Amino acid sequence: MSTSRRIARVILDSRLPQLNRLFDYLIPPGMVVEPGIRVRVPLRSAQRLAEGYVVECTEESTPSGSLAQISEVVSPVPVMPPGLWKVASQVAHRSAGSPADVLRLAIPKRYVKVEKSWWAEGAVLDDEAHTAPEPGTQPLTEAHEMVLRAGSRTSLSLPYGVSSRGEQSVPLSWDKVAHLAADALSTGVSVAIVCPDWRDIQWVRLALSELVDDRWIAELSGDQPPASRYQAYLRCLEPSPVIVLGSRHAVYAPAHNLGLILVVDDADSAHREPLAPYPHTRDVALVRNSAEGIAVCFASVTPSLAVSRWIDMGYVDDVFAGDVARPRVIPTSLALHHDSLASPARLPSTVYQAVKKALEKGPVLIQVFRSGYAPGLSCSSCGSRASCAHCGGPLRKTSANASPSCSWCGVTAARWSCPGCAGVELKPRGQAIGRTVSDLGKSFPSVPVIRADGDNAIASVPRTPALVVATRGAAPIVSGGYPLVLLLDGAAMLQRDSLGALEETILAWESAISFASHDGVCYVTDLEGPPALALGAGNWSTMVRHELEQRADLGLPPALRIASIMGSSGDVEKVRESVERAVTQVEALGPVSNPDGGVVVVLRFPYSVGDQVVTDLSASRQKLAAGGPRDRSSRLRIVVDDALALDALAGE
DNA sequence: AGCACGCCGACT
DNA sequence: GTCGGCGTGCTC
Repeated sequence: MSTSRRIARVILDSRLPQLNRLFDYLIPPGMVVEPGIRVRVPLRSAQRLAEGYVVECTEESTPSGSLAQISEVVSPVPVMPPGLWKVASQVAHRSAGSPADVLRLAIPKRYVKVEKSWWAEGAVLDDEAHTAPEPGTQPLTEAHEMVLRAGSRTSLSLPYGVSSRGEQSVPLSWDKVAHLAADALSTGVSVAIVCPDWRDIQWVRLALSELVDDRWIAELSGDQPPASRYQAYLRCLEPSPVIVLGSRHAVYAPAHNLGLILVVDDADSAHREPLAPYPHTRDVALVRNSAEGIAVCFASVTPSLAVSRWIDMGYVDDVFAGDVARPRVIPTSLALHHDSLASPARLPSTVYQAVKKALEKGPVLIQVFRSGYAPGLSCSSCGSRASCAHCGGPLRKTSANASPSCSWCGVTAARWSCPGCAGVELKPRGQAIGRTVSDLGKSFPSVPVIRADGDNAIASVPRTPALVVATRGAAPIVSGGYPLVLLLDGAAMLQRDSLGALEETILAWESAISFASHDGVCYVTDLEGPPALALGAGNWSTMVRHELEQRADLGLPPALRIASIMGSSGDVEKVRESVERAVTQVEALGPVSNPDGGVVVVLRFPYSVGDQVVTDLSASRQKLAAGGPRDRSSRLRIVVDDALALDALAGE
């Protein structure tokens, strides 16, 4: 009898910060345990069982102390391979959160039926004779070679325009993404394509289906049925290359020989994970870049603020990918100064005529921003801003005939009267999108109006005359692209009081422009100055640099790092005190009270002390959690490096 | 989270 | 004298 015993180090699948460390368990003789598998283990005197993943197995030759035994192997599939553990712990550390929380984002819910049939089909993980796709016959382009270089970080510009394949049309940018992925696959590596939302995924899928057989594709998106999601995850674990196509969770995919992570439109807010510990796709990709040497490529029509900064710093290489033919973009204020606004739709008559002419060729896209961004109401006699009598929030009208209501608390102000002049009439402030659109509809009575927004999603429209009114990010495509795109009310979006305003607006505009045909034209109303020039020229680098310099001057991210702490004021204060005591170069902003009853404090600190700050944040959160049970509403939330967290402080 | 251990008030 | 309150503290 040998005295040595086999030990498994296990990370528990628990939301409790106190339990987020490794626990040692004995592996009972005869039990087959390997790193990555899910096990059930006793916790606290065998009274209850917890589940977790085996991080590593060790042999202990000199037994010391008594250890509990693993109760059961939940599944023999190593769903958390060592690489994923490394990534999860680094991402957790960076975001002052728990590895178990990150693993919950990365590993889909187990689906027993799917797993059993997959296992039975002989998807043996150590199969030596694994297959690989046909190697490509064409040499890689220089750009693709740069993007695929091991360990590289690149930025790739995607083209404008839409292919002309009828129902099968896709934006050319997704065509390009698909080609890059197929090229990578042909060199024998796996690729993860991480898209902001399902529309992008569908388009890439469509473009990919013409290049690559289905068995090389695994779709891993958030709103997919759990069975197929788990199926796709299991496909990633097979020892053959695969193109993983999905939403932000796909960035963790433990694919075989992963050679490239392609982050599409990293400026899109959908890349910010809404669940703890709130990591951003961009940051996860870079963790994998440094931990696993995987090439990362940020692909979008225009680089984001973060990527622009990295290019300037030399941290990311800007890859020149050839032609960037952009449709003509005309800010009406620059080109049409002396135009009359007397056209039936309150548009410059040149634009009105252009719409009329374009409608002969096909549909016209009109992009509007969300109704919440629409200008509010003001008193028609004295012009002062109309605000809610209950909470002081701005009043707005959801439709032309609706009573005004508060956009913060939702209370309807049926009998509003102005506190200043006692007037009772309200008028819209600035340009009213709804009115412009309905006027446009009236001006072209024979043309159907198609509405596309979040609730009413439309993927594509036929190439027939129509006014397609879409909120940002919801525009349908049309084969060959729109002959005309109208971008309304840009200034309102750009001048929003948010650190995301510039980036989100650029993304919304450039995406809409990329839906136009190459010989099409885009008009932008209500926009002047540098943004109008930049939009007209299709060159945002001056504005983006200026924004970055301004933020550096003001000490705002990304020049500095931030962490926001939300929760009950007592808890938040304790955490703030602890961090301020531990790290001197931390400045606390706030506290500001939250709509949900708690408070927010934002810590601001230089990159050089980032590691100390997140270490202390984790430590003080653990100390707090050990203090006893707390109700779910006042649970502490720590979000690291989300610039939008500063919006909560604005106006205070 | 659970569930222990632990040190002060009213009951057979 | 004991039963039990739930205030800290730990979980391999």
